[in-house]
Parts: sequence; structure tokens; C-alpha cells
Amino acid sequence: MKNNAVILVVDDEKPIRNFLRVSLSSQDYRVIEAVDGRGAISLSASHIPDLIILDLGLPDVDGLEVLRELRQWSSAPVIVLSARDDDRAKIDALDNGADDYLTKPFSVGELLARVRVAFRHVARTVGIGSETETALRIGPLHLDLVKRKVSVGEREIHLTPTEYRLLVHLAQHAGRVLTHGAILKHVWGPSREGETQYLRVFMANLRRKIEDNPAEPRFLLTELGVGYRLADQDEVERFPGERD
Amino acid sequence: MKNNAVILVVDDEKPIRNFLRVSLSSQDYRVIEAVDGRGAISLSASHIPDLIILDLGLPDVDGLEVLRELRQWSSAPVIVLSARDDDRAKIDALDNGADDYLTKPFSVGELLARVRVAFRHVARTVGIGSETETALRIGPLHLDLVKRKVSVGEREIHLTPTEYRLLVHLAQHAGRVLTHGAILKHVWGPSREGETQYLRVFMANLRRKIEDNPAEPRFLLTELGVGYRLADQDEVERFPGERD
DNA sequence: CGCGGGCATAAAGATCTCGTTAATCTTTCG
DNA sequence: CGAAAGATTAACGAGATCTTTATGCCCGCG
Repeated sequence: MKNNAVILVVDDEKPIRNFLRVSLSSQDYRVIEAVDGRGAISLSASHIPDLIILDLGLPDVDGLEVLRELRQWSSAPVIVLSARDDDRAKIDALDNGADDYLTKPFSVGELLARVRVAFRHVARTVGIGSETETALRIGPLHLDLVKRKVSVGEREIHLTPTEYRLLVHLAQHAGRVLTHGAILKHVWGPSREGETQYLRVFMANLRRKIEDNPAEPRFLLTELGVGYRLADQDEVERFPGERD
Repeated sequence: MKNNAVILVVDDEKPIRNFLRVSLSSQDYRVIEAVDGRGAISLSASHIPDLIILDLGLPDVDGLEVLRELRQWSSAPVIVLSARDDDRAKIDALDNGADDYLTKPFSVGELLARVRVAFRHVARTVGIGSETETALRIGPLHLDLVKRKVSVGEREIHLTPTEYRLLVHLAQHAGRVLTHGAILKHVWGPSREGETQYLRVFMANLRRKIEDNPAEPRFLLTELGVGYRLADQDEVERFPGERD
């Protein structure tokens, strides 16, 4: 299966954008592009990229400002590119929410390696003890965050990008109730907070795909008037009937 | 505020170790040191550092080998230092489990900033996985505010949004008498203050759900002419008939 | 002994929320 | 370019929840 991760490239220089697009696409990343700060913010809000590559030298807004703005609601990793090689610039960027800092000119190989590191971090979830896992399991439901694959028991499930983001978000907070607003903000971006109807449609779709009996969900539970909750391990195990 | 994180510095050159020790200690990190690969592995195993700063040019073992070894069982972030500035070296290190790569000579400020980034990543992953303490317990009555779950003994109780708000409000003031007006204002908003009858209906519903014998409540006590009170720990532990 | 205030409970609407379907755009991909 | 997949929007029935009303109980007081 393809790597459906979406990467937002923010740079005002066309050659660099082209260069990055080609390099990233060749690794099966999906690339979207912005040429300035405002575009970066609005694209982030509308497309919810999984990673952002941000040139600090933007024509309209200060790159750091973009970074701070993004960090208000997005937790996607940000790799900063910059021509400036001085300490101050690096420290400022890193302390304002950047996850990495690369000085131009940089090599594609290094950039791709650092992108892989960033995704490794995202996929990292705490498992038993101090071991880290790149997968989530709730009873027979299994999410592989690296391969972006979902399965119930032995059955592999195909999810659309939005469905996947939604399920991962729920799974990372398994057992907890998430309000409609919180889910919408994280999965659809801050502009769609309030569009509860989206959520209902997607929950219905998800249930159809991962529940044996969508009318009586075992995993995707409704908290009426509040939001949704993915059952945690204990809850799922109480219902016999399927091996895992 | 003390920062008790333990950082393992692995470098064969004493001046660099000294330099790092001073820089890191000044930020209240606790520093332990190893001069070669074998020492690094054994110190990691015995002291379980929270972060590792690893020079790749070690006298005994190849740095990459150390990295791979560590990654078998440790998930502590590793920041690699190296004199080599070529792509191949960086990519190899990053793909073998390093979280960051700094070329010597580097600035303290940048190193510290990258250390902060690494800890930010750790904090995020453990934050999600760890259990939170926000729970209230009054005898067998248990409220988990994070999961939004209520149980009496082993029995889970389903509450409607309003019932839940009401119970939480009472529980947060367990043992104290709350007037009708105060409860109404908090749970329904200021406009409904005065509608005491609401409250009676909801108290009856709550009692039916959480009391063994709603006619002789153990938890939800009526203060005649004043308001209601949730029994505190001590009261509940006595036998129901024994009050007063 | 009857009365009235404060309370508990039940039950009948009224209202809100959810799940589902289906139609319509939009984007992706061959 | 056309087909297919995915996202958005609108509509509606079913069910849960909230509000309102009605009724009966307990108890102190005249």
C-alpha cells in the first residue's frame, strides 16, 4: 500500500519547491505547497498535513510567526529550512515549536532521513514498560502507524485518509471521551470545529468498516450529548465472541 | 524548578565531555559519562538515561553499532555528534535510530535547543499514554473525570450529560451542603436558578442510578430546607442505618 | 385531626441529538 | 478526458434526554 502521508512544503522559491516536490513524491509522500505564510496557515487548516517543511524566509509573515500560529492547534512535526546558519536563528526556531532545522544548502538524502525521523516520532507510542510501539491494539482492532494499516482480527480494512486520521486520533486517546469540537479541530482543522454532522457521517462509515454490527458498536462508542470514545482494552474484552 | 532528567554523554575526548557536562549541568540536567561504546551500553543499561548524546567516533566500537545495540531495548532519544559532515554519515545515523545529528563544531545553544526538542517529543508520547490522576472517590462511588466514567463498586453507571455535571459538582464539594440555588446556577446556568423542581427530579434520577436503596440514600443526602450534600468518605464507610 | 410546606417520584409531552441514506461536489488516477 | 473514490451537505426517523405537570408522602403545627 502507498504511503499516504501528506507533506506541506512552504517556500517562496519555485525551484526549491519543485526540487522538494520531486524528491518527496519519489518516496510516495503526497505533497502540497504554499508560497507564503498565509497560504501555509490556510493550507494547514484545510488539508491537515502530517508534516510541514517550512522555509523561514517568507515574503509576507515572519516564519517564526507562522510556526507559533500553527502550534496553537497543530502538532504536526515541522522541519525548518533556512539560509541562516547562526545559533540564534536555530534556537529561536526550535524553541518556537520546530522539530528540526536544516541549513541551506542541504542534501536531499539528509532531508529525507530527517523526515523519516519525524515520522518515527509521530508513530512512536508508549507500550508496556518503557518499550515504544509503533502500533496500537484494542482487542482485535489493530493500527499500524508506520504502514498506516488497520485490521480487525485477520481482516485488513481499507480506510480513507480522513477516516484513518479520525480513528488514529480516537485510538491515541482510547478510553477517553473526546468532544465533537476537539475531534473536529484535530482531524479537520480549526475551521471545521462545529460541523458535528461531518463527524456523524464519518463515524457511521468507520463503524460500517470496523464493527461487526454497526448498530451495536463495540469500539466506537457514542457519548450522547458529549462526543465519542474508542473503547479501551478492558471494555472490549468484556464481550466474548471474537478471537484476537 | 529542578530538572532531574539524566543525560548520558558518550565521547572519548575529555575536553568535550567537560564542556558538555558544564553546559548541561547548568540547565539542571544530571550528567553521566562514558568514554567508549562498551561503557555507553553498560551505563545505559544500569542508569537508564533519559537522553543520550553520542559521539560517533569512538575508540572501540563503531558508533552506529552502539546505536543499533541501544535501539534493541532503549527508546531514549539519541543526539549524535560527529566530525563528519557528509550525507552518508548523517543518513546512516538517522536511519539507525538517531533522533538528531549535529556536526562538530556545534554551538552550546543549538545543542541545548535540540535537547529541549527531544524532551518535548518524549513528553508528548508519555503524556498520552500515561494514566491521569483526576479521579474522585467517595467510598464505592468512583468518578473518572478524564474518561468521564462513573461506577459504584464494579458496576458502571451511565449518566446523561446533566446528571453527570450535577454529580461531578456535588462530588467536587463532597461533604459540604450546597443550596438549591447554587447547584442550579452551576449546573443549569444562572437563568434557571430558582427552578428547584428540576433539581428534585434529577436527584431522584441520580439516586435511582447510584444508590442501592434510593429511599435511604447513602451518597446523595437531603438537607431539609437548604439543599443537598454528597456524603464524604467517612460518612459512607459507616453502615447506612448508623447515621447520626 | 386537618392543613400546608417541602420533598420524592412517576409519567407525559417537547426538544434535542444521533445514525443513516442519498444526492451532489471535488479530487484523484488511469 | 472520463471514471472512481472521497468529501460535503441536506433530510428524516428513531431514540435519548430534558422539561413540565401531576400526585402522594412525611412531618410539624395550629
